[in-house]
Amino acid sequence: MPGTHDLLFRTLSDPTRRGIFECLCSQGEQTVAALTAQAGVSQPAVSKHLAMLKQAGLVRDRHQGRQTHYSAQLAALAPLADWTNRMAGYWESRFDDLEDLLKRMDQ
Amino acid sequence: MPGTHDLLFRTLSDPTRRGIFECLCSQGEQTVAALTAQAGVSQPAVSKHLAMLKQAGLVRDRHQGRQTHYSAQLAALAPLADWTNRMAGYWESRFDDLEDLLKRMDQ
DNA sequence: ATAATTCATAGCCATATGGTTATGGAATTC
DNA sequence: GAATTCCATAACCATATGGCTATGAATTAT
Repeated sequence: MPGTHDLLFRTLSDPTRRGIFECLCSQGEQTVAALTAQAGVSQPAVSKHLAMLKQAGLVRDRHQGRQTHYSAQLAALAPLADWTNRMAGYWESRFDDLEDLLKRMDQ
Repeated sequence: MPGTHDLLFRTLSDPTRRGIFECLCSQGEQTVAALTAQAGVSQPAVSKHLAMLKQAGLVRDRHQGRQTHYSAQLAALAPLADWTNRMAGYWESRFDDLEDLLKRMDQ
């Protein structure tokens, strides 16, 4: 699915949103209030970012009483790593082609 | 620099722009006309995307006569890989902490 | 019961974004 | 040198985006 990459890159492109995700990665599960305290924007803004992160599969939510706990879903980053590797792979393969070409020319 | 990540994610978040970059990665150096043929948008749009990719360090341009050749700068993806690894690192370190905690509890 | 807390949604607004057409400058070609 | 090609920039437009305040639903505390 190419749409997966779109959603991932798009979701991580906003600094505030990425900050929230980093916060969840580095400090583990957090409530909305705790995240809001560090985000530097209003609570509704944080909730919207969390909704987007959730839609991208980057976070999971767990409801407990009147508070919602969010946690990072690291596995969702896999397509990003795959994409990077694919770009690097293209590079190498073109390099191999060049090498191959040079070999042929050498004969 | 945290701004580096911002620029990178932001630049790669647009599908058309990412498509152009992928094109350069997979097929090597290309002229603006060649890229425009595959991009599905107008030539000025392609030029604008290329300017942004260049500003993010993701591409290099080489002027030859009246045409400009662009090529991917794979090294610019390094911060992206670093960021991903850092997120994974947080995960592992929290896991280690948990492991450590369990060990202590076990005693 | 009533009040207070926690979060999500709704509605609004300013700005950013990506696209288009029009234009112009520089380099080839005729 | 006139015409053409290649690309970048300018000007403009519709929409998307991220922020805010206001509000409401659900839960907990008084």
